[in-house]
Amino acid sequence: MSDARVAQVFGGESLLYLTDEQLRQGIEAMFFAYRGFTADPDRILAEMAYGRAHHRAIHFINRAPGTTVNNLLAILGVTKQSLNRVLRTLIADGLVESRVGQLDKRERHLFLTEAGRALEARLSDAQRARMRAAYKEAGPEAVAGFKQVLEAMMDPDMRRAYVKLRDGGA
Amino acid sequence: MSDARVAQVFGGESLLYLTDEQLRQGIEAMFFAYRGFTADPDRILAEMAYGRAHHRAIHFINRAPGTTVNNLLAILGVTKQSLNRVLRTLIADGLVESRVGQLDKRERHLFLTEAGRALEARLSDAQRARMRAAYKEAGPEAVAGFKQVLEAMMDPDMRRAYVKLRDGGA
DNA sequence: TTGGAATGTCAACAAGGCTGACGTAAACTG
DNA sequence: CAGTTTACGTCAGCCTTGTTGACATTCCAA
Repeated sequence: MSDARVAQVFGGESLLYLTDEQLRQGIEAMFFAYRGFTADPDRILAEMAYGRAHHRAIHFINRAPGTTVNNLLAILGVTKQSLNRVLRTLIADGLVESRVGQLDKRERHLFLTEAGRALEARLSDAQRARMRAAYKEAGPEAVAGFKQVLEAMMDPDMRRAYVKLRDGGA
Repeated sequence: MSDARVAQVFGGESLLYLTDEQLRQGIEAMFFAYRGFTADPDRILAEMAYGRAHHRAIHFINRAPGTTVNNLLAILGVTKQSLNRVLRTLIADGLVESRVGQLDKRERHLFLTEAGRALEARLSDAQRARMRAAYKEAGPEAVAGFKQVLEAMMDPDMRRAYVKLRDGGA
């Protein structure tokens, strides 16, 4: 599999961008960038007794208010026990509200409270500020490519969830 | 900060790609894509008693053979205690070799053994296969943009480390 | 020779994943 | 209506991987 030998021209199209070296660069870029991506919210969360798991829950509840626990489970890709631990503290702290379903009373629908929305905004602002700076520096064409590659990298299930949120969203 | 109002034209240049909605999409794309990014190696690592931390150590030791512990510490962004726990098991299992420095005998230089290189290749092949598929699907221009945005997202220190690895590499 | 740097190690702790088991209420199904 | 399935919550225990703090060793350098 180790090949700069792939660095050839096939049917008139250069495949130089598919060399192992280029792929490795992408892998390391993902690693370092993800650290930056989470750094700002992490700092804010550290002030409180919260972690990344709380951030993720808050993000997606804000994104799809009224979502059910099962729904959130699928999107976050964790077990209900893991999620429950996080939700319990968020509900206890008055950031999230859990309402029994009207149609199906087994379901719990999740909403952010006023305080929850405030924290969400704070975390979100910090993360967006970094994204905005990166977007600005790279320019619109780069941003389009950025999203294309990321989308192609997702597992099919997650890709469907992502597209649904993106297109069905707000 | 919440504004689709930024969606305007400034000096003839569209800033539509900087709306909060676009930024949020990027944030969610990073989240979902990172899950895919780590999924394949995670499966392999789960077979053994290893985790992501082991993978990261193995990756960067392979990438810069003979690197010192301090060096690795800085790149990985963890404490020496955390790294040491991981290194200890890798050395005990015969995947990593630690050699006392010649110039500075306080330093330990880290190398992969034959077995270490074998595991590295296995993990790396899995991760590259996904990257390669994503690159292929998105095309070369998209890949260029992908890297630009990721690089702009890094903390300055990490960006320097990334560029150094990229340019000084192999 | 002494101070500081690099490394290693022990202990304790926390977050946040996981599995397994169990309980309850509601909804569905034959 | 009886039985099964679904959605959710919770308890208990385990693992990885991060953290601090304390302390020993080794060795370079002033």
